[in-house]
Amino acid sequence: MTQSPRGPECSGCPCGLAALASGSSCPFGAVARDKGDVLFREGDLAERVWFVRRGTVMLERFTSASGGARVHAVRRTGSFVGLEALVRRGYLDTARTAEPTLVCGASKAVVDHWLGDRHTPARVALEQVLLTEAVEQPRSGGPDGPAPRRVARWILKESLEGEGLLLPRRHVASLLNMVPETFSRALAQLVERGAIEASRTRLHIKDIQALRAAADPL
Amino acid sequence: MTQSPRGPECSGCPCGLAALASGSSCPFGAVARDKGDVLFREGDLAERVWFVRRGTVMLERFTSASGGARVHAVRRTGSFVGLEALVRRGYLDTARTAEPTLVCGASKAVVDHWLGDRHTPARVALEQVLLTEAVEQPRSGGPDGPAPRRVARWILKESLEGEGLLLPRRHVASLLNMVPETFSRALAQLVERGAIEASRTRLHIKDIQALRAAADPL
DNA sequence: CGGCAATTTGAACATTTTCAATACGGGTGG
DNA sequence: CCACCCGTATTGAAAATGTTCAAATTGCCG
Repeated sequence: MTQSPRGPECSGCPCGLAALASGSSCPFGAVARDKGDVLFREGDLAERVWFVRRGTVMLERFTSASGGARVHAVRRTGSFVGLEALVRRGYLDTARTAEPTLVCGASKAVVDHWLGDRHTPARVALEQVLLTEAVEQPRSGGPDGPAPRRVARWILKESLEGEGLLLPRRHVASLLNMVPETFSRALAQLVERGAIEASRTRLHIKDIQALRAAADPL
Repeated sequence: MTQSPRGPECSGCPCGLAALASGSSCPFGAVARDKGDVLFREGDLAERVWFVRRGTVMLERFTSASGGARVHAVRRTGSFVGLEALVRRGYLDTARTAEPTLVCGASKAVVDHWLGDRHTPARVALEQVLLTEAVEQPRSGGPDGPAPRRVARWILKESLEGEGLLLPRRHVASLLNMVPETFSRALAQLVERGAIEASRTRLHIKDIQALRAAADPL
């Protein structure tokens, strides 16, 4: 936890440069982390934003299936980590260093202030992008459970937000990383279980209990 | 291509609000698009940024495998589309409306000006996030080709950027959506083909030609 | 009402996961 | 410096899952 002075070291960092250009000082304090250290955990109250000064950080997320956490992204030198703190209450991922890494951290409040007026176009755009990212599930593929489960999860998720609108099935299948045939079969299976009703063009949740059961591995 | 006046309609839009708050006017002009219309195509010169005012836009990307384009994300009301224009020369995806959609567009130059000073912290953060997003490959799963191919692509990609550093294999496997066993077998197969050399802890490209061949479906 | 394209279904085939057992490799303590 | 240990990576064989290809069905739209 070594707080480093914001000197010339920051002149190679976009944050430091921005701070310089805007006349403010960089709000981030540098900290050295060992391999395997955890910056924050998925679900924790998002209170701090990090910037990878030099090194590598892995982003892990629990998948309802297969119990364990899966790393779904890595962030290298020059990336922010935990920016979701700006738009969410909790962290989306667990961040763990993959090697000895120098990270700069700052509290949410400080970063908030550093970013300036909340209605600035740049800031609006930033938060918009972060929100979009937050909604996206991490890429889910094979090991995230069999097709019917992924489909069940997708229906659940859709019914919450956007709802109503249904893309052509072919595209939905694509989103879920499967061929249309597999998607079709998965739907058929969910219908069989009584979880949903499905015509060729419409989709309706019949028994949300059953649907949840199909979505969760338990 | 109906240019709508920036009146009360924009009062529900974060862009409009930002413009209002910052005393500027919103640089975006509203356009109605029919279902299936294409906003821009993957690889096209990224000259325009869009905002989804109301509706749905699908983002498709070609996968070297399986020939066709796969939709890998959808953007709904209130999302930017094509923001990569700010940090790249070409579009990353093809954007196609999934229903009749009202989008607001503006040229890169205009947006650039709208976002203000390029060294503003908020803007630095924004571009940083966009860059990170640009590097990430869309989620790749089953239909993107067999495991050895995905592994070959990953090695190719890694050798370009970060290089050197190798996460524990278990994590790499996770990134590629496969169990460690499959990853291991895929590596073994690439070794067999003479594309790479691999000890349990190191990895070395032996024949980049062969590796490329393994990565591409051709 | 007819034609077209998307979806569904079926059966064979390919790939991946699983589970279990083995082989490494690095780190530790002598 | 070497032997021992432990966790990670590899390998094998069987089972589950997904893909492919082809054909039949359905719904939409003109």
